[in-house]
Amino acid sequence: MTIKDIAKLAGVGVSTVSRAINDDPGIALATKKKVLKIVKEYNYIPNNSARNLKMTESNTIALLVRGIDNYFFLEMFGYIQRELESRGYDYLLHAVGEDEDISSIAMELSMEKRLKGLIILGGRMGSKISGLSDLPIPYVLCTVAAKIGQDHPDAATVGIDDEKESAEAVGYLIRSGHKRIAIVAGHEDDPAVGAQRLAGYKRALTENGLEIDESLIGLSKNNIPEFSAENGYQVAKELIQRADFTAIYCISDLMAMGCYKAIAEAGKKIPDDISVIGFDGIDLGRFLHPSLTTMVQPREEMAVSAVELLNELIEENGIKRHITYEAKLLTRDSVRRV
Amino acid sequence: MTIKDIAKLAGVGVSTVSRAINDDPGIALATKKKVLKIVKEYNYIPNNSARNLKMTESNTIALLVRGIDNYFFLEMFGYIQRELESRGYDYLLHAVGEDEDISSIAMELSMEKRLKGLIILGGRMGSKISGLSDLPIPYVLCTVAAKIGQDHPDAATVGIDDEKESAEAVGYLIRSGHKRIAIVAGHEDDPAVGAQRLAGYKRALTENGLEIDESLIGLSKNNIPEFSAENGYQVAKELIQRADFTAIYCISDLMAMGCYKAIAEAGKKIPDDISVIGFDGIDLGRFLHPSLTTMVQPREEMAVSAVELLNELIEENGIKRHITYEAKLLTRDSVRRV
DNA sequence: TTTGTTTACGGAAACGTTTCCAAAGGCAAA
DNA sequence: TTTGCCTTTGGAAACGTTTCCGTAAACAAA
Repeated sequence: MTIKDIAKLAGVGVSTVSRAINDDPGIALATKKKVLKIVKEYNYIPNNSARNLKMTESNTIALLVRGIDNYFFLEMFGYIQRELESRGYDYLLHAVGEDEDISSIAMELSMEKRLKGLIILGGRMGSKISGLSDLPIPYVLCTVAAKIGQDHPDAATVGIDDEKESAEAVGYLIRSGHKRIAIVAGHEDDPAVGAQRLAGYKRALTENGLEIDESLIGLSKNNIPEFSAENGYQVAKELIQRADFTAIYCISDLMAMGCYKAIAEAGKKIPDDISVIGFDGIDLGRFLHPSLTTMVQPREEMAVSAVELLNELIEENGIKRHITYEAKLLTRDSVRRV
Repeated sequence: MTIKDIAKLAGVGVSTVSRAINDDPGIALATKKKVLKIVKEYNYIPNNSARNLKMTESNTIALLVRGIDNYFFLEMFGYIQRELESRGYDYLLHAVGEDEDISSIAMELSMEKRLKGLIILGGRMGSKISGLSDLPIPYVLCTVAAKIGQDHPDAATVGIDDEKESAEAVGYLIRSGHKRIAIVAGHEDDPAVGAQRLAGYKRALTENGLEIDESLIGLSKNNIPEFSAENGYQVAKELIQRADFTAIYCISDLMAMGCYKAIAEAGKKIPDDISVIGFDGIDLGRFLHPSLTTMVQPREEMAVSAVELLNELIEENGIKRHITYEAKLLTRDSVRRV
């Protein structure tokens, strides 16, 4: 069933059918109705490939996600998807492996599928961002450390200031009276989000006259997904063995979840023995016990903005903006005053 | 940069370039090398739309997921993705909303994108399956209750016997000495997985001479995603208020997570006061405290089989098979002997 | 040398759309 | 009635591939 068949059935030319389908203004209402009736009757659906081919570009936005196993991105994906749909874009989700090169994948996809735009989701790509500037289509970096965004003016970005918000989290711990504060940090070689959050931790300590004790810094295992519960568990376990502290800051909520387990296994209690603060604000945090205090990233706002920025780039060929949102401290039950 | 440009640059015809790219046997090795060198040099990537158009069908498999917010499906997605890639398929993930009709979405997608096949992931679609048999392309139902699969011989299916495995879970509780066992069940009108698991619960009770007490059956709220933590929390809370029991069976691990919270808030302890058993076996269960005893579905095996079945259907136009895996009881720390 | 067979290659048609262009018809103004 | 404009329509080209078909070249057999 092609457009030709419909044209024949409706007794009109193919161009008329095309016009009817695409809400072209230059068609008489009566003709349009007649055609659409046939279309409906025969369940005709235009071939996307032919359409894309002719239009020389598709209507597709690709979503590149590194670390789809992270609940945070999953939630982001939900919002972005909704937003993309409401603007009439097609979309495609592509999960990027931990060790794959994001810019070459982006390049390949964009040529192969003649994408209209690209949203890149996920941290862990600081230095590798540069390759992206060769991309022939607009793209926006979402959830990438604000600092990094500013260093790359040729990319539109939306995210938070990871260092600042990280310092905020640790600041809250300090204001609550904690002096020995451990951190479950990211991979050692992570040039982006993880590093920023670690920097924020250090800054908060020094600004508050506390010393930085290397034994309190737990770097993630390189062979385990960076922000995962498993990683949080492993790192926290080591930390508990080798150091004393009254509070621990996890750079992701999932890590905090693993941390909970490590603490329980060590026979300690949250928050009585150890206070825990997380980062991200995923829904699951509510259901931990005690419920997790965390810095929540405005997921929905970021998602909306990401699509908006991309849309600007596509429609108006606008300038590349950088939007930085604030995270918000959500105090629940996992931190205690000392 | 099109195939014509490459042909000109390489001093050959377009068909030769096409042959070189597609590993066609009818081309001299030297020519092939020469062409591929140019291809590489100019970073040429064939236009997917043109290719699909000409081939009259794409190489794309669509993954339809209902309930992508469920961690279980996310993990399945990971495995399926890997499997699809290794067989050289393109794939596309489409999240289906709670209230959308899966068969009309499937139909639309399959026409629009000229899909090669379809994998449908997720429960909650018992009765609505029938519309699918009109699909012009092969598809497999994954993670759909085995009973339902058998009722629909025109669909290939892979899953577990939800009723049986559910009875297994409850049986374990009974063997551990529990007599008053509550259930956090699915939506009342759920015709598929949820209903099967509830049926298994009832069967286990009666087979073991226990009475079915309606006050111990907690149906999910219809306005909350069926298998979510939030739902588990709400339902368990009500259950605790209105009835006495020593064990509770949650038809998903995420629900069990919500259940943990409700129990803690009620001032009770797991497993001392209430034992909890979940279903699915998602990774996160390990990190709950106490770690969650659950029935684990063989996610990886199911994913591999799903792709395999689909591949059979596509390649060999084979018959529609039904594969039923066994779930495995994973005993951890959330159930106590009484 | 001639003939036949095989191998390698180029040209062109076709896939199903969208869109440009030309033309036909209707209608208002003259 | 004639002229001209505007609306509506149909035909055909073009998008970038794959593949069929024909042919040239190379080689083997006679």
